[in-house]
Parts: sequence; structure tokens; C-alpha cells
Amino acid sequence: MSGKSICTSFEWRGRPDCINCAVRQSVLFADLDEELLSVLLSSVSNCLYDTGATLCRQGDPAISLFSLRKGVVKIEVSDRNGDASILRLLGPGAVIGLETTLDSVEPYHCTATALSRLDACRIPMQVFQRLMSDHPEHYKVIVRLWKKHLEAADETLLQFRSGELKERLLNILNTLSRFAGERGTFLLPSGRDLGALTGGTPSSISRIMADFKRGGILHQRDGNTYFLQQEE
Amino acid sequence: MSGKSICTSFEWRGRPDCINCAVRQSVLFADLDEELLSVLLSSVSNCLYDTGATLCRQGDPAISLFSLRKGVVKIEVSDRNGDASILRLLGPGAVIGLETTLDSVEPYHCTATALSRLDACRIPMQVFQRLMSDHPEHYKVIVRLWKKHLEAADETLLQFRSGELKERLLNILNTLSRFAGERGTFLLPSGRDLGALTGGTPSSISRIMADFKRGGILHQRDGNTYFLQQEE
DNA sequence: CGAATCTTTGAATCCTCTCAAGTCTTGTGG
DNA sequence: CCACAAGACTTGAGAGGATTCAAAGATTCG
Repeated sequence: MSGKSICTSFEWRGRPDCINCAVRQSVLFADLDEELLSVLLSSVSNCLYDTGATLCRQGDPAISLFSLRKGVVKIEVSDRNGDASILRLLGPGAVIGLETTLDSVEPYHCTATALSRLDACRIPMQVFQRLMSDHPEHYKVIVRLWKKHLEAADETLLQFRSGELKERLLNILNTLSRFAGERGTFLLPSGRDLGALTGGTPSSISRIMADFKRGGILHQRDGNTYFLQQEE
Repeated sequence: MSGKSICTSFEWRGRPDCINCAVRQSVLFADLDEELLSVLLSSVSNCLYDTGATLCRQGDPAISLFSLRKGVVKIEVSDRNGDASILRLLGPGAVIGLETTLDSVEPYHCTATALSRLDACRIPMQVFQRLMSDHPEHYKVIVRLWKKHLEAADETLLQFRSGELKERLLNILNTLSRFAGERGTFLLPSGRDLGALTGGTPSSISRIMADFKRGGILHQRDGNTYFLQQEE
């Protein structure tokens, strides 16, 4: 486990175009003025990560924050027994690693893994810290990012951990479809991941997913790519 | 539902002694200097709330924040069907109502109800807003409060919504005991509340609690007050 | 191509729910 | 102060959903 590299696979895309960032409304520092953005330009790098890539690992020293532009990430923690639970799913606009920004020596609290191809910006922790101590008047931007985590946590509880397993899975599929963007097609997480998210077992999940496919609720496009039936 | 008063019962204690606040380490504005604290002194009021009192109600306009000094509060939301789920429990040091501070017209997102006698300070929203726009350099204090909510949300997921119902209940009892302070004695929430927190039904919960009492894990002190067996 | 891993599916078991009736508690009004 | 009604808790019996265990296909990856 500790032998793996942090990123199983990623591609460097050069300096990001923060100023024209497509999701400028919602992404970290999105409402800073252009002067401040130029500071970022020189130190932030934009990368593509493959499905399964690990952005950061629970317990590792916090080097950078990750601002998610496209894709879905699972946030999980593992207890001392080694079993992992998924705390929440994060989509475009979320920033990963915030828990470490309060105390400079805090390691990552959880592991973040790509559930789809990601487009994300990597922000060195020092740059973030300097920017915030120089410009605390932008603190609301940061608080909004924390709020997004809290909303995702509440979603997990209300949508993915309540009611019968069938409903929970349906809610997850809807969330994945929503994060997926225009086409609405998404990669199906593994049975283990769906289990770690819903509290169910891979066996039970496999049974129910088979029902969904047979019942015409879930359609396969190609490979592991699926889409949901349009609800009227 | 909408006919009820906001606070079913509370007692005004006058202006709080913020400077010597017993939980100064962890409560809102705890690390501000004395000059700033004096601003608070003039507008913050300290109250005691009875068990069952509602601090704020989901959907109501956000008038004030509540800084919890002693006691336990349940944070719940109700879906359109009217069924309520408890998202988390908050104890001393938490501040309730933060979700409304980003956008001045946001109503409370959830309902906060006392699960024990509370000692809490009520902070007018305008005072908070002014303090933050005048002194954004203290933003980390606020972020720490958000972090506390997120940790409580994660606790719900990991401790109160995972594993068998018996374990979930045991974890809740431990948390209540932890929040209870020195004596470790706490009020038992209703079967409905324990159900809304664990995802179980009052019947199942009653059965398991009866087992705990018979098994010597849970002891009654008086009335509805209980304490846990000391674990070696 | 073969090993490891994941998915699928069956059968038996277990936990939790539902429904229901009886008991206890609580608050209100006479 | 007591009686009553409403609501909460308790407990039983039966039903159902989900788990466990196991074995047989798929997939993935080197």
C-alpha cells in the first residue's frame, strides 16, 4: 500500500489558464482579481489524471491542494483494521486537501482517488498559505469550498446511506450522471467502492445492479461506461 | 410546526464573560484579542436552554449564530415527506448556523435542537458579519468551526451509520458520554432521535437498549439520566 | 497465456423491519 | 390531586432485505 506512487498515472498540461478557467465561477480563487491570479499562474500546474489515480493519501505530508475542474473523486478514510469507507464524492469545483491548511504540519486526513478521468490543478501548499495570509479578505472563497465538502458529506448521509440499498444505488447513479457533464455518461465504480459508499456488500450490489440493467434503468454505452434512462 | 416558538424554553443570563470564557480555546472568536472581544461583549447574550429547545429552524431567516458552551445539540433536516434525519451531533465548542454566513439572505439550512440542557451564546448575525469584514485576518477561527462540522458529519457516517445497529448505538452512547463532561452522565435521546441518527427504527432500538441495560453496559442514574459502564 | 482480482449467482442464515397489542409516561383539565 | 388522553416505550411474531459463504464465470495485467 505504501509502496505505490502517489499518482498512478497523470499527464502534465503546463501552466493553467486560470484567468479563463472554464469553471471560474466555482473553483478556488475564482473571484480573485487578475493581479492575484497572475501569482497563481506561475506556480500552479494543470494535470490530467487517469481513473484510479490517487491524488493524495491519508497520512502523507500535505504538499499541495487539488482543484478539480472535471471528473469525480472519492474521498475515503481507512480505520485501523484497514477497511476503507468512502466519506463523500466530489465533482467539478471542489478543492481537495483543505483539512491540512489550518495547521502547517497536518498530513492529509483522507485519501482522494479518481473515479473518472480528471482535469485538476495542483496548487503548492505554500502558495496557498502565502496567498491567504496576504489576502485574508478573500476568506469567503475558502469557506465556500469547506461548505461544498460539508454538503457532499450530508449528501452521502441522506442519499447514499438512507433507505433501502436499491434507492441508495439509484441516488449514487444520479449523482454520477450529474457530475458527468453534457453526455451524462459515466464510469461505473467497482462493487467494492459502491459498497464502501452505501454500506452494502459487493454481492448485494451486483444483484441490484443486474436488476437495474435488466429493468432498463441503466444502459451500457461501451466498456465500463453507462448512462441512465431519461426520467420523463 | 411553524406555529411553535423558536425557543421552547430558555433563560437569559445577561452579557457573557467572553474574555474568561471557560472554553475559550475552542469557541468562536476565542483567539481574538481583548479589544475585539469587547465589541462582542456588548451584543452577545448568554442563555441556558432546556432539553428539547429549538435554537433555530430549517428555512427560518438567519438572525443569529449560537456558540455552544455546554450540552449537546442535534442538527437535522427534513425532506419534503416530512421525515427528519439527524445529520450530526454537536457538542461544546461548536457554532451553529455557519451555513448562513456566506450569503446574507440565506435561511438556516437545518434545525438545531437541544438534546440536553445547554449553555450557549447567541451572536447577532450582523455583529458576526461586521467583525469578519473588519478583521478577515482571523478567518482561520471560522474555518476551524467549519472543520468541526465536517468532522461531526464524518463521525455520523463512520460511527453512527456503519456496522450493525448495536455497534452504532454503542458509538452514540460513547459520544454522548464524551460530550457530557466530568460526570459522564447523559440524557438518553428518544427512540425516534436514535432512529433518525442511526437509520434504525424505534422498535429495534428499544430492543437493543434493553439488552444494554440487562447486560450492564448502560446504567440508569435517575429519571432519564444514564451512564456507561467504565471500560477497563 | 496464466495468476490475481472482480463480478455474478445460488442457498442458507441473520438482522432489522413491520404490524400490532399492551404498558408506561407525560401533560392537561376538571 | 386525580383522571384521562396522547404519545412514547416495550415486546412478540412473522416477513423481507441483506449478508455470508461458496463456486463458477469474467476481466485485467504482466
